[in-house]
Amino acid sequence: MKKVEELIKLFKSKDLKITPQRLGIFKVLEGNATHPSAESIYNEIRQVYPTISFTTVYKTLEVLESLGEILKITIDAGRKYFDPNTIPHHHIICSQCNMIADVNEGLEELKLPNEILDKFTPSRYDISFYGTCKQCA
Amino acid sequence: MKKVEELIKLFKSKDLKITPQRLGIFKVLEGNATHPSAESIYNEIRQVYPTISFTTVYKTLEVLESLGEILKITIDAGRKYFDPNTIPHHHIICSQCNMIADVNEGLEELKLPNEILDKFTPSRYDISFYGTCKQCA
DNA sequence: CTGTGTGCAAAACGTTTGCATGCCT
DNA sequence: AGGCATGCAAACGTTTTGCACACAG
Repeated sequence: MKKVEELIKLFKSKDLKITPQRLGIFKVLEGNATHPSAESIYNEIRQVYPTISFTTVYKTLEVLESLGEILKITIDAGRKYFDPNTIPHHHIICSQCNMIADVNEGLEELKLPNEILDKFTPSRYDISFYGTCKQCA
Repeated sequence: MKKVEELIKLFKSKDLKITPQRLGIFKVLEGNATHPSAESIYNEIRQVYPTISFTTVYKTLEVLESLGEILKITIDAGRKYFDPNTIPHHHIICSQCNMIADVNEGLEELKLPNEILDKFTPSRYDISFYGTCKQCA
């Protein structure tokens, strides 16, 4: 995701309005590597903007996603997580506390077997590592 | 997942009852590589056992999962999929029709960077490839 | 006969939508 | 002033739960 300043320019250039709610969401997401859910974003913003609604959070996340500024990540069924880091990367999830950390390097390009390449044209892949984090060990 | 015959023995050995409903679910899952959702399992069984309920499907899937006979797989938030193939493997998902196919081979062991190994003890990983299948291309 | 399994209905959960009002530009 | 954004409440799709009845062992 771009920096807040750039994001404001981007929104204005697309005739999207800058509201205090949206600004709050931008700030929560900027540089956020915790992979927050809609609920945790909502809870965080409510501390500075107590009247914001879930609807606004969801709608703004939708706008940001459609602009390619954030990604939805699927770690567990039943809840969506959002990632402002749009550079391709992978994740490791603690099986105890569900903390999600980024995995950015050390991964060579994967080659799929011909059996698969006969039936699919792959475009990208996500790896989810599971394990136990230091705190939980 | 074990074969139905073995599954029956396993259930009996744990004092779990064999009912026609459970048997129907076993049969739908046996050798099933389509990664069905609870709903598609339910629809399939209803053709031979029209009075079965969603509740029973979910509860039986829960029992099978707790016995380690099936795995829940997370492909999209909002719906759970079940996989009777409990041997570690990966998946490729068609972005158009959402078909899910297994990826069993051609993948070397992945090494994580030290930056991650300092903070986590990894136990396993799942790769989700995304692409377009032949039919949709 | 006993207790686990079933199935209905309702609740729970996260997310989405319709609509009237608000406010950014 | 105009139109997009907000926020309430209700709808939604999926999964879970409480409870009375049924049936496998």
